[in-house]
Amino acid sequence: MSTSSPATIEDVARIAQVSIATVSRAIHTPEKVANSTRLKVNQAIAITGYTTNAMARSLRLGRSNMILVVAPDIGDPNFSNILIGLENEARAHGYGILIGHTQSDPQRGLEYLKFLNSNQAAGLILFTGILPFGHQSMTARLPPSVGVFEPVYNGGIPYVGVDDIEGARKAVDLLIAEGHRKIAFIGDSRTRLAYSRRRQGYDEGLDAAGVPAGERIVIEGDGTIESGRLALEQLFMRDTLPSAFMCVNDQTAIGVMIGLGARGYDIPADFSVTGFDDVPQATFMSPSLTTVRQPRTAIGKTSMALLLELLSGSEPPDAEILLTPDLIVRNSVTGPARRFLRR
Amino acid sequence: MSTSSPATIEDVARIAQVSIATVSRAIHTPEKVANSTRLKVNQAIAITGYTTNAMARSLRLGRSNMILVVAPDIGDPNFSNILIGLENEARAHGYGILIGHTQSDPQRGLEYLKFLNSNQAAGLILFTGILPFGHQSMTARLPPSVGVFEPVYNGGIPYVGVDDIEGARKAVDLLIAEGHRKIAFIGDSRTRLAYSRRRQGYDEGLDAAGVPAGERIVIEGDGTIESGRLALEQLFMRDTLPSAFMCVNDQTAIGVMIGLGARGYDIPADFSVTGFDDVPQATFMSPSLTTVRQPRTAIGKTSMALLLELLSGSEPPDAEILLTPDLIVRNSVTGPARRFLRR
DNA sequence: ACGATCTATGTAAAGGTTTACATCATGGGA
DNA sequence: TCCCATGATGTAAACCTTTACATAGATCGT
Repeated sequence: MSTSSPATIEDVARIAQVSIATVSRAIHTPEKVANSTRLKVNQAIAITGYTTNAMARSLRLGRSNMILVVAPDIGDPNFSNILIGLENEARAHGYGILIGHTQSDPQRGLEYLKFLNSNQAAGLILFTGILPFGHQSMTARLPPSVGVFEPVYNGGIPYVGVDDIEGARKAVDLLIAEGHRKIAFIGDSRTRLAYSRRRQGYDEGLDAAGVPAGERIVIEGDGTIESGRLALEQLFMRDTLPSAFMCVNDQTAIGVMIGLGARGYDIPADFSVTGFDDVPQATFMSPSLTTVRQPRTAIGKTSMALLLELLSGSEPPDAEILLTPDLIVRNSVTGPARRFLRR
Repeated sequence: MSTSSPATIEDVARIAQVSIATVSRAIHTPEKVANSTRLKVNQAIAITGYTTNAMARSLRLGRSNMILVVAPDIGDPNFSNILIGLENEARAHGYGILIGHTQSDPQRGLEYLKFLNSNQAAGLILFTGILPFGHQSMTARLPPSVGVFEPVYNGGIPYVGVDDIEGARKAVDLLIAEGHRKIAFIGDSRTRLAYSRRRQGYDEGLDAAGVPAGERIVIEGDGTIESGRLALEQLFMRDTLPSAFMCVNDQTAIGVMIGLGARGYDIPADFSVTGFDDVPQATFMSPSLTTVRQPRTAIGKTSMALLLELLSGSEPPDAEILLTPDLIVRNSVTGPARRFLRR
């Protein structure tokens, strides 16, 4: 009980008067053990306070009960909420999660690769779109892995993300429903998957509303606040103003709102704005931002569930699993200002 | 090289034509190995791509290279920034970090205790002020541990926090310097250590400025936004208004600002407000909040450094290590409104 | 009543590492 | 020249578990 070192399976076996093999079986495959024996073993376990030594178990089994989660930046609030989902799901299945962040430093990526090679993790969850292991990525022997948010550019790794098309569609549908016809899409880089998908949602929504392609306004940027402000300036220069701005993400939307504020316009009286992501500050801005929420906890839970499935031997069901995001209606959207109404 | 299973120490030994003992020594105690041999071993390691199997090593050594970090809520942005400091420091010393959150559920706490007992973690970092292990906490055999933010109420566990007195002093000194004399302290629970210390900083500052104790206003609450609003209402009812509100944390400050805004006052023209913590939204409010910043990354780094020291056998140098916080001056403070100036 | 089948349990090997102890060669001091 | 100290290396045990295989007793069908 109060020996200095923790009880081993042998202590249990001695007290229960059985062999260590039987103890192990009583724990992991109870149906293979006689009822009476199982009882004795359980009592002995209670007496000794025995817990299986995870190191020894992992060594014997050749795999650990840890999942490595690698993100570019663990300080990101997006990340921490997903972490909750990941952790809950992992814990529920007897796995622990180990976290790492690369800060985009390939050297650090390599350390994690060594980590994986030393069998310390049974699976891998990757937040970066690219394998953060430098030039070794190609030859790397990876454990079962899943990506989060973005597909991993190495092939064969399934990922869990959000249905960008559907999310964007919800935003544009709201704007249409409020009466907007002239809606600008402020994007980031055309090469990003999220861009093309959200843009697709935008186009589909306008198609459905019968807004001809010629009346659509699309601007590219880089997804930052500054880029949103710049896009706005461009539009003012061109003198082709929309009545609403649908932004590829919240950062861009914030930039647009700052720009409009600086020019003395009121949101939503003069212009409506929507974002995508639902970053924490979306609530605290004035006006608060109508945006599409990433179901972060659910993404975490789903990713981990998928990984655990992979670990238990099943084939990846699909290259991608997309969760449906909700539109969070706040105060940055109303009907179009009078000057935009059809004459 | 491209065998299906990772190389073991034996593979290296065979190629280097030495015994596995020598390989182990070449890695961990190179000075005990002849130069020529070490060279051969290193080459063999390079050829095989060998990495020590951490499971086997931990099993043999009786301790792992993982640190368990337990927080009540890993979604908390406060937490994620500290995590960066923790992770960097740990990684630099060959440790990985494992994270867990209790959600204040004692059952979950117990799981982590089992985890610790199964030798899966060499050390423990605790964010909660209390040991989250239910009634077993008393008898629990814990590995070397350190607390973060708050002392752990079990004794013997050192902690790393912030110098609350000093931080509060900086805030009150700014208000004094701006000309305020009538400064209210809006606190949370008197039982909290942070409360009493920040309050102490407040008192010391006013002492130094020669403001008599009779002219000080102190209100208690529970540290939430709502509590800040309520405190304000109380003051309006009493009709003993200060010219500035020094709040025990940012949440309270936000509540006060909301209340003042609702009553039509302008900050900082009519009243000045300060907070403590520097939560992310402090930047985005209008006006942005002048507050005392918790040096989060540094707290993480320091805690981990302390834990690693403990792990290497040294005695805890001190029961507490306090970091000095900085005052972040933003727009919620100016000189007192004219009606408060000395007549 | 006897062999075959089944069930419960034990024995021992294996997993990869570290390290106390043993061995052996080398070199220096007497 | 011999002995001993020193330094380099090897041998084997230990860490704790899981599980294939062996064993033994019980049950069943004929």
